[in-house]
Amino acid sequence: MARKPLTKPRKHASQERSRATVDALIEATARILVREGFDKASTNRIAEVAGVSVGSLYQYFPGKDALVAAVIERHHQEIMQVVRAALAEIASQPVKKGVRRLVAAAIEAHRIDPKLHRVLAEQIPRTGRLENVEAFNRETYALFRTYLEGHSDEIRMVDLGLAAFVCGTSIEALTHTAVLHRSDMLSDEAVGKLVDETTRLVVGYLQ
Amino acid sequence: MARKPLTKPRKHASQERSRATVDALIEATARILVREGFDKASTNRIAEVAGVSVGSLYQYFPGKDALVAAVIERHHQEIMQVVRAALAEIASQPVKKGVRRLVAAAIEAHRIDPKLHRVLAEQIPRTGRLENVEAFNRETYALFRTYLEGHSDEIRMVDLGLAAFVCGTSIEALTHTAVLHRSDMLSDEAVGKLVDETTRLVVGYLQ
DNA sequence: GGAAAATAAGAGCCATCGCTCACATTCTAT
DNA sequence: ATAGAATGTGAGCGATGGCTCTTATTTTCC
Repeated sequence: MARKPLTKPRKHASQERSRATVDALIEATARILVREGFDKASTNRIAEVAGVSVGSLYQYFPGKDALVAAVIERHHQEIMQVVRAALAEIASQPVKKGVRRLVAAAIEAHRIDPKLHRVLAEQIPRTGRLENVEAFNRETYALFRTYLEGHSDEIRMVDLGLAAFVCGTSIEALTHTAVLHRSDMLSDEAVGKLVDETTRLVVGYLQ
Repeated sequence: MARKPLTKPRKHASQERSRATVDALIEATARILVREGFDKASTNRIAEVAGVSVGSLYQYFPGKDALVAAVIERHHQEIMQVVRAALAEIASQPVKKGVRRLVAAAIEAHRIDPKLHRVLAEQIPRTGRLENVEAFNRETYALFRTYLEGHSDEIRMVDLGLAAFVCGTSIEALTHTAVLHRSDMLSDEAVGKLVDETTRLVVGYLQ
């Protein structure tokens, strides 16, 4: 069988020009998702907004899904940076203070790009190659569990995996819902209240 | 202007035959969503699976969205029946017992048709006419808040709206995630543990 | 300077999808 | 029995979308 050098290289960029093209495509995808919604994000439109041709698009991405996946990946990296930083910071802090800081970080993370976060959560079908959204949550759980292990003397529970699941899921759900669906909870005062309540919920549960 | 009797009547069914058609269409939509996923649910395919022609489909539904909306509606009615029953039952029970019963009901509700629930949660773009998924949650919150108001003497908090938000969001997130993404938590034993923990989380927070 | 590799362009193929419409069949009521 | 309403049929139109392929331009390297 002969090779297919023409269609195959749909992969890496090496020159600077092409890296710019790749960036423009990802950025355009994100913009369209936010401004026009998922079903307007056709490959033709993405290329158009990126100021690039469809042909170029398919040089670097095997299809539409890959573009969306790249946007998700980028967004999750940003979020995880905030979360990891917070977890590192609280490693040696007592539970009450640590959880409080973590809740604040969760809100901060959701505020990085709420509109994009919302589209990703509500409009992207989690199917096929896009179902690894959970994998990202697993990392958070694992990290938080490690934190709990280092503070097991402050905690009444035995099953720290379960504890991490309960706390992690609650914190994520509360901050996610508040930031994305309750604009009435976004004043500084209301956010403070939310942090208070969530912290109380979690700390009360752990101790 | 002349009337357009041909295209207009796309609405109600009166004979029994047509009611069967409508049911078959909704049922077919649900089946396809579960077995093949959202993007396979084209109007042609739905009609085919329902054993009906596309033309008939458009006699009763203005479009694909309406079909999906009907499936969502039916599913939510089933869920709300369980939730409302539980809330009615606990109305005069103390918080600890009541919350426990409510958590069990939430799990029960998610178990009615987990596969469909998952598809609805993960694959249906919440856009346009389909964004009223939240309205359904609001009812639960309102009902739960009413319960809390009747037991305010057992509760430390002042802002019962906020309390209902925190508790409702947590219960929903925990039961949803456990049933749909943690098959390891579905043994009788694990479910019991989950109910215990969720109840403790919420009751500890309220009191 | 020039060949070859890398990158970009974009017209257009092909498949699919939502939906219509002209027509066929069945039901209801007189 | 039969008119007319209700219901059912399905080929196919128009639009759109994903993606390919040929051709053009730019960059690299000698």
